[in-house]
Amino acid sequence: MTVTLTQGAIEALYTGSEVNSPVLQLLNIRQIPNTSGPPRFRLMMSDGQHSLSSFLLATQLNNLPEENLLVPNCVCILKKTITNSLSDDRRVVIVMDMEILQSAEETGGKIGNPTPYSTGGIMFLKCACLKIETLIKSLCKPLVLFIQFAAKASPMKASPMKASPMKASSTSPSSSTKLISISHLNPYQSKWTVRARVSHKSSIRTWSNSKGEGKLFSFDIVDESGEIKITAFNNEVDRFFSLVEQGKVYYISKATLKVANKQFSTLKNDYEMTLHAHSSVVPCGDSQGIPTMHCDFVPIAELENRDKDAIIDVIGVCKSAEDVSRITTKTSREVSKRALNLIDTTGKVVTVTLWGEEAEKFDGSAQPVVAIKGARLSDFGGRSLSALFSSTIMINPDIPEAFRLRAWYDHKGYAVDSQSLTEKKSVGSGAKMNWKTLSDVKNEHLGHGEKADYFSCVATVLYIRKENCLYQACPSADCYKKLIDQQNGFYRCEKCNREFPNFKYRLLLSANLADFGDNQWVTCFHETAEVLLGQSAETLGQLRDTDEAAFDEVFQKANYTTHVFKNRVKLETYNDESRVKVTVMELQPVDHREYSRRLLSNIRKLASTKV
DNA sequence: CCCCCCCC
Repeated sequence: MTVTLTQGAIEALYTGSEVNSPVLQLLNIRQIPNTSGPPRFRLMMSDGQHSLSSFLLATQLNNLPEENLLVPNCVCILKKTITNSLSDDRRVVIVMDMEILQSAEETGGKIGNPTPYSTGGIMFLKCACLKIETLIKSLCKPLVLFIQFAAKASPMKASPMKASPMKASSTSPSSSTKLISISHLNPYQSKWTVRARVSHKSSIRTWSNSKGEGKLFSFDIVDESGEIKITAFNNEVDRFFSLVEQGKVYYISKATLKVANKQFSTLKNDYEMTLHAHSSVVPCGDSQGIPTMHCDFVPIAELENRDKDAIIDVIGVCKSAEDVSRITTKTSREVSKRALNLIDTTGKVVTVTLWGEEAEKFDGSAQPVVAIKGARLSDFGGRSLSALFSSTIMINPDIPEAFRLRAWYDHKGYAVDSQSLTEKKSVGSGAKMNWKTLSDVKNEHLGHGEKADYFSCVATVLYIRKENCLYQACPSADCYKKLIDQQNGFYRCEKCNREFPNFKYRLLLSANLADFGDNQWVTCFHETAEVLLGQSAETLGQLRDTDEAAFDEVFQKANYTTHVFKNRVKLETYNDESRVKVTVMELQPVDHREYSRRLLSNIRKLASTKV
């Protein structure tokens, strides 16, 4: 077989232009060191003209390198890719689906004389590398990765050593029983085998009641015809719990069918299965033709229009998460809970509560993409979501929606003026709304007490000081100390007592805000400053050094914008001189109806005092 | 043979 590489495909993939199933040669492959989750492979591909090493293999294709099918010099067809832009315009091409057209042996060496594809200015290289690492880290962190794409990469075709898919599917474990589909199962036939994918698996639960005690776990399976719930008790828990993995395909036979109790299941099947001593569950290596989990993600903004108690699928970036906590239910049971705030490209945020083990093991520190299949919509705090026992929670799943969200969030989503559908009702904290006008702040002597005061106001930005708004901060996590430039290419952090070759930019803004009665200087730290300016500190740092006009424009654009500012105010004394210092804790868009209502009430108040 | 879906 002779293959022709698709010339120009490297550039097209990198720039995100249309290119249909390009044929490329693999020049190099290496595993990226990562601490958790499945291995992650980085590829260097060539189109004969250019080579590029910014390819990442989606983890559902890991069997290709792991079975030594994807080795240097083999020729592949990329059937599905996603080009992700990093915030500095560097890109990563994620290979979602590929097939090997010609083995390395058949190809016999490097095709052509490709030169490394030049991906732009050297200036951004350092931070680009950092960004790629962050992206890889986030991609490498899937805690649960059971969504399997119909990865139709058939390594079998490229390698005569492997069994063909046809052979694999006909080799069922008990040849005496017929392979049938889930929709044809009924309690009156016992000689059958189904081949299906586990779409959901519960943890082990114990019970104790008047009838006895025991343990059980259940899982749901799907095939092209339907779905069914399977429960295993006691001995069967020991036999099958660790064998059954979410997302994998199994042959299942000799289980008992009984009428499903619809009260406890939302699955579309009149029956359910129970495993017993003679039941068989055997992994099936070939998942061809078995559907994968299907999610109908509802945009977060759209949740406002859905009914209470609706079961929905949601995906968003976990912008923030509470610490895990223990609560006692009405029936005096103790349970762990953790609330996450998810944001999507609609710019809306919704709070979703995880329970039990899911709450305990969740780590939101890297702001992962979280997808939940089958969450329940509640009207608490307006609109919020709760995970159920039947919900499937996926962290950084390898699906296009997740890649799109990751790119959007890292690019600009982190800085959007987001609005939550779930109203916070925390008492006594800074989140409580204590509405004031700017003249109230002076008249009521806010901040003069022992403790700081907190207030919210609607105000318009009149001016932002550009001078000294950025500083070079310590690059270590959670240390934001200003670094001392040693003028030798190294920066010193007094707090960490270390020198670094790099730094991260942090923002510290002074802004003058005005409302209809007064004006006030306020300080915005990094996070609120990024929201106010609509740019990351990193981008601003680059602009300041490379494009003064663009840098100025960022500030111009922020002028005369109006927001809800949640502030902390405290009297501070330097050199015997006291003045109130106002710090912006949070920025939110203005709810105009609420604003008109309060404006009117303020006008009435002003009118009555004047009389 | 379980069947808990919780809290503010």
